[in-house]
Amino acid sequence: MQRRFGAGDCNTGPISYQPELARVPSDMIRAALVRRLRTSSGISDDDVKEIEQLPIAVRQYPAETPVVRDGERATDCCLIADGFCARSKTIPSGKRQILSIHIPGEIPDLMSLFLHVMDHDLSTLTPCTLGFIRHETLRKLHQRSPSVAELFWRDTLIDSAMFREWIVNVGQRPAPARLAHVMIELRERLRVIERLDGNSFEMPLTQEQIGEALGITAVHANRVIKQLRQEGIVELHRGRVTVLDERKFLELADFDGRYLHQSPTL
DNA sequence: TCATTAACTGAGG
DNA sequence: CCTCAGTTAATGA
Repeated sequence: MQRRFGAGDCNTGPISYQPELARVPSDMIRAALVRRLRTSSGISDDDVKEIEQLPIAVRQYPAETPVVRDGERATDCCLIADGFCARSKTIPSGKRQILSIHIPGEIPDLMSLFLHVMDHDLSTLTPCTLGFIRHETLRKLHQRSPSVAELFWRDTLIDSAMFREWIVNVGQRPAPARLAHVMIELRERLRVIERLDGNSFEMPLTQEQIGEALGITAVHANRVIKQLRQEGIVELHRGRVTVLDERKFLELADFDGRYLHQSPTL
């Protein structure tokens, strides 16, 4: 079993990766965040201005690199500009459970603003461009703008709704349905940030990572992917999902997107 | 390194 | 007896 970073490794593990500063303009990075908030909550022009003025430090990370680790005290929240991240926990045997997958425009560790010591790992799945916003900055923004605070509050509640669905998925669905469900959830979230391409979308995870998300081995993940392809439901090739039969796909996944709360409640 | 597949094994319905 | 899934190992991209 390959050892990964984890809570026990804070002082004994390899030296953390030192991220490079990126030259990517941080304006672009805010766009996906604003689009997401607009979709889930609606957002006023004033709030958009607040977000556009947030100071953000942008850095590049390679794939499979820790951003904040279990047990660490976070001082910043991390906004994904590009690439995919995951939150996970690793047990002493070295096995890792992926708890959620995160896409550009999301702030996976927003809760660290109030829960200071991390109770899980946040790491990159693919090479990522990440923007860091100081806790202090966000706290001041919360005080200045209750409506932005409300947006983030709601975002965090949707996050926990996604965890509930994830538990049902891993705990109760057969493996092919688990994979289909994760795929459709990902698709619906990518839709919001305008990253769908016809009947295909990105899912740039290795089969090892897919296994860790679904609670199965990489070999079994491969079998399940093959099965869905042979049944003419979906194809997963080079990090891209192509839907072959939408009706079968939805039926298999047992997907009901209500938990994503993508229409603003007024 | 990652993906693919076969062969074998055992649990459980 | 059948399906699902873990293990091991070989091989290909």
